[in-house]
Amino acid sequence: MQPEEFTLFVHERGTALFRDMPWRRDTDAYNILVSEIMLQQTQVDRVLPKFEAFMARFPNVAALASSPLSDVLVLWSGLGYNRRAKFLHEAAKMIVREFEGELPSSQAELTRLPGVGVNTAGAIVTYAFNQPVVYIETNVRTVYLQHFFENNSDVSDAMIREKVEATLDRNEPRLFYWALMDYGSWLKRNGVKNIARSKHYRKQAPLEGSVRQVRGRIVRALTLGECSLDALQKAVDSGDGRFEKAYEQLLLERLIQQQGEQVRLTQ
DNA sequence: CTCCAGATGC
DNA sequence: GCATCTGGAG
Repeated sequence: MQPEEFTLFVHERGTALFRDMPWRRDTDAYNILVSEIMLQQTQVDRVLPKFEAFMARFPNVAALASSPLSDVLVLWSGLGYNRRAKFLHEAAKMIVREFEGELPSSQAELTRLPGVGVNTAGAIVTYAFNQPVVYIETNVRTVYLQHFFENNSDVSDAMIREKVEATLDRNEPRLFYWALMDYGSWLKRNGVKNIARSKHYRKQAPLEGSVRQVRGRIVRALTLGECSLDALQKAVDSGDGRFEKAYEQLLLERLIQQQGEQVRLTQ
């Protein structure tokens, strides 16, 4: 398939498979930032209710920046990777402090925000500002592996990037990437499992028995309110050393804090 | 068991 | 480079 032909094909798939989402109805930069952080390694269906609740509670950058972290963590609990909540909270404060309350519109500037890497910055620039930039994530990989590297393995992002550059619709980048998301997601739901042919694929460690499992339980327990270290340990310690590791991590990352024997989510 | 609109820290 | 961070759905 020629590049122009592929671009048209993606648009056609996007029209047929379009998914309505709140951050597509309103592409305000703050909406896009929140949704993109939530969508890191997390399915759309799980993000939707959390996004609505988050926006109702923190409707703009200033509201988020001036709220205590503990409020953000309470709302985030259940979504997973709760350190993203802290990154987002810090990003909001940085936007207020260094960018006069407005999200920067360049990929490089966005990358300075905590929790925003080159790919999330690319997504923000695409969806919030409709600028033609190349970025790679799992749906992009699935689509391009399917159409340009059907018989290859160990395909690097650099190889995929080359194809995206050749086929990206620079007149309608936002629509084009929406189409890639919807088509890639559709391929996966319909049995295309090619992501392991990406050079950057890493098999994920099981959650059961992991430190991160206990870590999540600690944060969830503390969303009910502060408590003594002893009570916390009784509630979630699995007795195999995982509690101590998870607890130390959370202290170091400052998601939780300890005063005397009392433990609580960071204010 | 697998996967997910990845980033960070080492 | 590699391990770690979450939790739910299929």
